[in-house]
Order: sequence, then C-alpha cells, then structure tokens
Amino acid sequence: MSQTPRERARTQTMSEILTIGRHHLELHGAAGLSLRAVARDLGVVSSAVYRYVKSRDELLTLLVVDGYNALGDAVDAAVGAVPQNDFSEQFRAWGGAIRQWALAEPARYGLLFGSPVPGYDAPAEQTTQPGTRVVVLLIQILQRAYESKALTAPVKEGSPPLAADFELIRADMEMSVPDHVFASGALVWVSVFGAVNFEVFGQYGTSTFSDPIALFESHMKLLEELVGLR
Amino acid sequence: MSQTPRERARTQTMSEILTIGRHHLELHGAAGLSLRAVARDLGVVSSAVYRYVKSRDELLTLLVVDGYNALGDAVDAAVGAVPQNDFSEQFRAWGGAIRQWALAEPARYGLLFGSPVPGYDAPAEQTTQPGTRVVVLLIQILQRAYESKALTAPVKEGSPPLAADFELIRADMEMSVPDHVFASGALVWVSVFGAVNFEVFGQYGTSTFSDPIALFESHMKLLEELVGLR
DNA sequence: TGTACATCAGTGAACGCGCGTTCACTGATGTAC
DNA sequence: TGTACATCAGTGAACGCGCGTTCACTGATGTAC
Repeated sequence: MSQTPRERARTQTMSEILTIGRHHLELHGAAGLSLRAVARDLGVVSSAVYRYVKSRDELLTLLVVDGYNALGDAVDAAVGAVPQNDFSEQFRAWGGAIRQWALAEPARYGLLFGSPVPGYDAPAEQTTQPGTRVVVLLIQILQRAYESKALTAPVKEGSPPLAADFELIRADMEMSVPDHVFASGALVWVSVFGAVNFEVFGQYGTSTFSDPIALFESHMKLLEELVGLR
Repeated sequence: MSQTPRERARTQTMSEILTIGRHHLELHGAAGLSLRAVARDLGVVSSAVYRYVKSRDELLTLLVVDGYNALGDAVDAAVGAVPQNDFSEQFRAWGGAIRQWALAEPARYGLLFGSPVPGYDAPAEQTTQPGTRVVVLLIQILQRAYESKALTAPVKEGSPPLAADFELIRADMEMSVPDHVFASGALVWVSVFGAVNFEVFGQYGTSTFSDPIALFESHMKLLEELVGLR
C-alpha cells in the first residue's frame, strides 16, 4: 500500500517534469517545448528523461490533460462557490473563472485553445474527456436553471440540422432543455472563449479598451440576456 | 517609370518568397517557419534570402501584414457584393467571409489569431492598420444600419468605464451609434472569431456537430438579433 | 557606340547553436530465498 | 539476518538533423562618360 522510497522519488520527479514543462511552455510556447531543456532544468542528462516520458509528444499530451484539468478545477471551484439557486451568478462565475485562469496561465491556455502545435496530434482518448469539462458544466448550469424555471428565453424554432446533434447530447447527458437553449449555450461557449482569446493573445490593440474587465462583463451581461437568464 | 529587368526579377522573387512562406506556414506552423527552408524551396542558397529579407522576424511581419490584408480583401469583397441597403445580409456576409477565409487558410489564420509566436513581437506600426480592417468594417455596417434606422435594438445604458473608450472610437471614426451598439458590436466581433477559432483549430470534437455551417449560421442569427438587425 | 566602373544576386564555407532519440554502461535500490 | 539476483535511475557518447546569420567571393546586369 505505502510507497517504497524509489516509488516516491519517481512520483516526485514526474511531477517536477510537469512543473518544468509548464514553465517552458510559458517561456517558449508549445512548439518550443524540448525534452533536452526539461532535462537541463531537472538537472539530469537528456536521455534520463526517457525513463519518465516516452517522447516529446507524450509530454505534450500530459501537459494538455494537465491543463484541461487545471482549468476545469478552477471553473468547478468558482461555480461551486456560488449559492445553488443563483444561476445568473453561476453563469458569470463560469465565464469569469475561464478568463482569470487564462490570464494567469496564458501559455497553458494557448496550448489548449490556440493554434494547433505543428506535428502534434492530441490523442483523443486521453484528451477529450478533460477537454469537455468546461462546456459540460455550462450546459449543466443551464439545465438546472431550466428545471427551476429560471430561464426566460422565448422559445424559438431551432434549425433542423442541429436538432439531431442536440438530441444526441440530450440523450447522452440525460438533459431536457429545448434546442434553443443548446443553441444559445453553444454561442455563449464560443463567445466567451473568443473574448478570452482576444484578451490573452493581445488582439485588442494596446489602447482601444482601457478596462478589460468592464469589457468582459459587458459581454457576459449581453450573453446572459441572450440565454434567458434573469 | 518602367522597371528594369533586374527590378522586375526582384519583385517577382520577393512575391515568390511570400508564396513559399505562406506554404511553409501551412505545413509547419508559424514557429516552424525557417529562412533556410524558404531558401531551399526558392532553389537558392540560404544566405541569398538575406538579399530580400533582413531576418526571419521581418519575413514573419510581411506574412502577418499579407494575411490581414488577404482577410480584409476577402471580407470587403463579400460585403461589397451585397445590396447597399440590406444590412442584415451584409452582416451575415461579413461573418461568413471570415469563416470561409479562415477555413481555406487555416495556418495564415492561425498566425493572425492563434497563440502568439514565441520570441516574435509583431511591430505595431506595420501591423495595426491592416489588423483592424475587419472590425472597422463591422462597425461601419452597424453605423450605416443605424443611420438608416434599421437597428431595432432597445436602448440600454452602457457601462461607464466603457463609455469613454466608445467615445474615443466615435470621434476617431466619425460615427454616431450609441454605446449599446458598440457593446453588442464588440461582442459580435469576439463571438465570430471565437466560433471560427473553435472550428479551424478543431476544438469541437470530431463528432459533436455534424453540420458546422448550420452551427455557424445559428450563431450568426442569434448575434443578428442581439445587435438589433432585422 | 564602346569602355570603365558600380551595383547587386547569388555562392559556398563557416560560426555556434539546439534538437529527439538510441545505446551500452554503472551503481544504487529493492526482493526472494 | 545475510546473500544473490533483478530492477531501475541516471550517465555519457553518439547518430543525424536543422537552424539563423555572417562573410569574402564571383559574375552578371546596369550606368555614366
């Protein structure tokens, strides 16, 4: 049950490798992540890293999964701290937590949501589940709000090609929200990440918006109305 | 007035370098763009490229400006092809053209709107103007729609910190739309790029949405309502 | 029109650097009897 | 409890590769007289 010293050392080294990897991501971007540099920082000869990680791509995958989970944890915590029946506040906490995590960890965020790393394909089996945590949480908030009759959006006809996709999600996740909630939820999803992308990647010139928090809150408010919360 | 053969050759080589650069972007991403590889494809020894381009960073800047202009031209053309007084259709053409250009040129799009290239800072003097063409056009569409009383959005109070920023833009661009139009316009901007990012960078798993065009159109329709068009 | 000189595209070698990955090895830690 | 063997972390050298950039050079094109 308890670990041998060797096992403990291994676990610790493994987590040091991830920490160093995160740090290198920050400094040189995903394309610049190198096993040799990690080895250097670990204080070890380059080939030694291969005891812990099969290849550079495997390290990238570990960092991707680690990143999705860090983001997921942050968002879960922020939403979880809001009273159960205050859906509007949960919604804003959801968006705000994504933004804050991204600004605090721009390179990890870039690895997850920026341009794909050339020559690297994230293996879906390890990556998909943690990658969907954030959207799933959004839809759960909307589902609970809907169940509590806190969604006031007018019912609109959805577009037929999407209806089938929504039906699958509904069955998969045991939900009951109508199509238009899925449609506006999807827009919220892409919009929030669009806003965060622009801010993190510096697309809004340097001088156009003096108060990025106010801008983000303005976006969240419009989206909240669009989705029918409050 | 007319060019000497040498000048003609130079112009042509220069544009070949850009073409090759675009192609390499496609294959290896921005971080993988290399002058040596460009030289190889140009059929010339690596040092020869320095006759045309001062450094790798300068080539990147040329490609960035070139990309913004290609996107700007595509969007201008699409919007320009719509009848002058059909603002709703102009709005959809605007979004659709962004999406189509991005899907046709994913790597150039990634260079412009993806994670920043590590170690490279786009020089604002050359990059800012072409980089704003697309937003400026959006705001112009909204301005013209507003002047023609085609915007039906309910007047809402804007948030004070943004009002000052909006006032500057209004003065700068000689516009008259009220704050809430700027606010919803900004949301449209980030939302469309968010949606395009997700699609181009493959964030929507592989199987969730069977019809990406329908999804994008659903987004555009919701945004159109939000902004008060039609 | 012909000649002398200047400009410039492209060459080839070199600098010093970093990378991923493999391999045979040493020596310490862990385990079975 | 003591010994023999197996496991495994880490070493150091090597493979073959690519990169940005500089430099002295050759030879063709352009220009001034």
